[in-house]
Amino acid sequence: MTIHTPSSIGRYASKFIDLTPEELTTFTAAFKEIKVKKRQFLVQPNFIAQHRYFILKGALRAYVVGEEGQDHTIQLAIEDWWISDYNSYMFRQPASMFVMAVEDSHLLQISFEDELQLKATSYKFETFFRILAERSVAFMQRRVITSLTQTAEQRYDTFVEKYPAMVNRFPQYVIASYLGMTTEFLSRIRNHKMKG
Amino acid sequence: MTIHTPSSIGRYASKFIDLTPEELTTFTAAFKEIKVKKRQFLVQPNFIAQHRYFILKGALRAYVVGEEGQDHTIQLAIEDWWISDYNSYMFRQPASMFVMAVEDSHLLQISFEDELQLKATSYKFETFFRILAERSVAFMQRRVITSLTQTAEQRYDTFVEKYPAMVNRFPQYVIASYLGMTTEFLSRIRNHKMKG
DNA sequence: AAAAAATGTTGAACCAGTTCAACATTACGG
DNA sequence: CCGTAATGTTGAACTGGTTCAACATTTTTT
Repeated sequence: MTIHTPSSIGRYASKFIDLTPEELTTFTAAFKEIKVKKRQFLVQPNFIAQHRYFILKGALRAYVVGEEGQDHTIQLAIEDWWISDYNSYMFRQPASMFVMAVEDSHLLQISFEDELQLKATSYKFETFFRILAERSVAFMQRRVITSLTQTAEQRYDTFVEKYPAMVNRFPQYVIASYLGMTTEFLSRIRNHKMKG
Repeated sequence: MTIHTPSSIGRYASKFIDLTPEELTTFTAAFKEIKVKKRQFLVQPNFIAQHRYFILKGALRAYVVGEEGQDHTIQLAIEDWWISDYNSYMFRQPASMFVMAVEDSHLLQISFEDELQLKATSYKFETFFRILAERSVAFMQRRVITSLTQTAEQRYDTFVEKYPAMVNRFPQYVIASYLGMTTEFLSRIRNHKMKG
């Protein structure tokens, strides 16, 4: 028995909008539960991202591969976060990212069409997705600010402070590529700290 | 007579949502026309940003001031763009940015309360602001990607290519701080190009 | 039209972070 | 529990971009 499927996303949505029991049912019905194995891909470059994903359990990353073949992590996600290539998903463009499971994960997915449907069904659902987008804007703005204003070590410290739950869920090289530095340099930052 | 006040923002909104003449009137009525002089501030750190601004004519920038007193430009805006400290405006938090006019400018402002009102009035307005936020997400995601994957020179080239209209509207040091490099280095990039 | 303020340029020293290569450790499937 | 793949560490040379300082040019103000 899956205890949390309806309640988890329902509880999440209820943080932002007030739903009647019927609305709650309609809302949760739009999502499909899926399980993915570690290293499985959900989105790949040049294909259109068909879904956005809500993480019930697990960890995922979105990344682009640069000219010289190095990964650049654009987004990290664990429980209660959303992930996709949003430019691809929202504007029906070919994706530029991979979205990959970093752990075996348990997700809820919603398709672009079902999301449209939901938004057409009720005002409140439209509001919900507006709020999601606004929160993303605020989040990314913070990321732009830290990337412009902080050194590599400060960015790492900020990351540990703001997202302590993520630090132990992702390999070092993923965190390094998220923070815009090399694995080697992050290794040095960390070992440097242990001495003092 | 101000020819473009209602039509400009109305034309803009009509790109995304279909409005009846009455809705159009309600929508445009929520905005107030203002003029600002070069170097005038619209948002300042520690105060809550009360408005978001649509640029009818002019150029503005949003920036944070780092520990050592250097500017870091977070956003640039010319005609048909929006600007504010969105984290402050949307979530009623103290701003971390300055928003300043770079030219004498002609703007439409909407207050947080009037925007709420508008969103409560009609579904379509809710949709409009959702789309605005989604476009911001896609825009900022592109910025994060270029900042992680490109060198200083490539970032400048990309900027010139994507936003040619902005290049001549902002002083060099503003563009440099937007692209995450020093004025001196951007000067060298530009002069290097003129020979090479 | 002169003075002042803002913006842009150049050289030379410097440094935060990268690169490359070799090795160490941990995790994991069979 | 062994072997292999994935992840992490360390040193040493290197480089893309910064810093600082002095000067040049453009724009704005009076």
